[in-house]
Amino acid sequence: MPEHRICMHIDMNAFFASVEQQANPELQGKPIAVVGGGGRTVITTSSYEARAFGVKTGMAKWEALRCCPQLIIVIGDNKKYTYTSSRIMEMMKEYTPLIEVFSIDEAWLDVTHSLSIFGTAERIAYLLKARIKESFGITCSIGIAPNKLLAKLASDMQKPDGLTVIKPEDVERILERMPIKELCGIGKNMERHLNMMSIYTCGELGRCDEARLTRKFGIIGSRLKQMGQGVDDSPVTPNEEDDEVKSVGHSMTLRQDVSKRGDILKYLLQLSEMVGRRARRYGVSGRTITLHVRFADFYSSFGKQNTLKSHINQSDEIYKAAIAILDTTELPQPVRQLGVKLSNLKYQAEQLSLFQEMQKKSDAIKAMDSVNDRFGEFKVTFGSLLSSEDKGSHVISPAWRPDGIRNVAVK
DNA sequence: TCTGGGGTCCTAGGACCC
DNA sequence: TCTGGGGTCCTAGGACCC
Repeated sequence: MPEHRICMHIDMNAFFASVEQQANPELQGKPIAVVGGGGRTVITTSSYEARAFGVKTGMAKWEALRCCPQLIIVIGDNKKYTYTSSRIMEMMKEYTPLIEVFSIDEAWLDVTHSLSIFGTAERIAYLLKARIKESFGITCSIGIAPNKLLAKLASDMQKPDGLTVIKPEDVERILERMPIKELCGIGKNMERHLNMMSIYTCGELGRCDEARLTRKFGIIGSRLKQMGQGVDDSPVTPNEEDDEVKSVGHSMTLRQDVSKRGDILKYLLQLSEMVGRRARRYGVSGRTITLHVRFADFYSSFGKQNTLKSHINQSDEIYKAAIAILDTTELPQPVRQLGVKLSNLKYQAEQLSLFQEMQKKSDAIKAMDSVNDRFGEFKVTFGSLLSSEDKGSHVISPAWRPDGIRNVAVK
């Protein structure tokens, strides 16, 4: 039995793009980029061939095409990614039950107690890489380390198709010159603040006076110092156990900025339906509705929320609540993006409606939901319809978990 | 033809109650 | 007719992740 934990972090390389290349041999070896539908969209993932031209995640589509005119644009397909991800995660479960799915293409494994069966962590990593490559044609980068923080750092050190091991005795040397922003949890802003304190590397962060960090950052100051030292006691927590979603929301960037109330309401209705339907599928209802508006200048926006007396999850109630918030607001500019979110959630057992008409309404909604489940989103609505080009982007996000409650793929 | 969409957690300040 | 403190709930906004 080793005297420290052995954690593994697995990160699929260019996941969505790899899945697409695997599904369509004509795309193999070529620069491709996966995007959402809709007009104003950005690159979600690109193949390594495309990255060689400077194509990056988050770039506007036109910008990516400027970098790489022969770039092949593929509209993302959730179902493919969700399916592939689930099967890969199942494969990982053969090596340990301790798996924490972090996103659709990333997971941590605690293999401390698997070594008596499989030998070494490196061997598990090689087996998994080979099997994932063989079954799905996808490469991954794996990091092995004494904790989750370092395993994630390690998996980032060699891409694509890498395997990096950080042994306890190597931690100090590796962190000494490692830029702080490489640590998961230190983003752009934290980096900027730490840089202002003349802290650039993990080594410097780990040696920093804790009181100085606490004065500046409050409670997370001591956590930051630990991160700089590569200390992380957080366990690998399998997701199913306590994975209750806290909010359900959808947003969309409109194809064109809009000012007319009627236009805004159409989008709000659609968003409310998307939120309501997903909430009902999860069996949750919520008391707090948030309306999010981003204006034409991109930089100004607001989120306004309202908490109701009772929990709701029916689309028209969500819609009404969203309108009520909208009506408390002056819109100083045309609207670029709208979002509707339901939070303050309650998980409900299937309950009988108390009144006949409530029952009818609820049955009608179930019927619509089942038609939508079979034939795709937005075929059946009870309100004004948007033109088909206006359905917004087909939502795809690597942050979705394949099996978890965050999976919004159409079944 | 600029700049997506899905989440989580944290904090500060105000309302309200005892 | 001036002044407490603790607790809970709520809102707005920001940082972080993929």
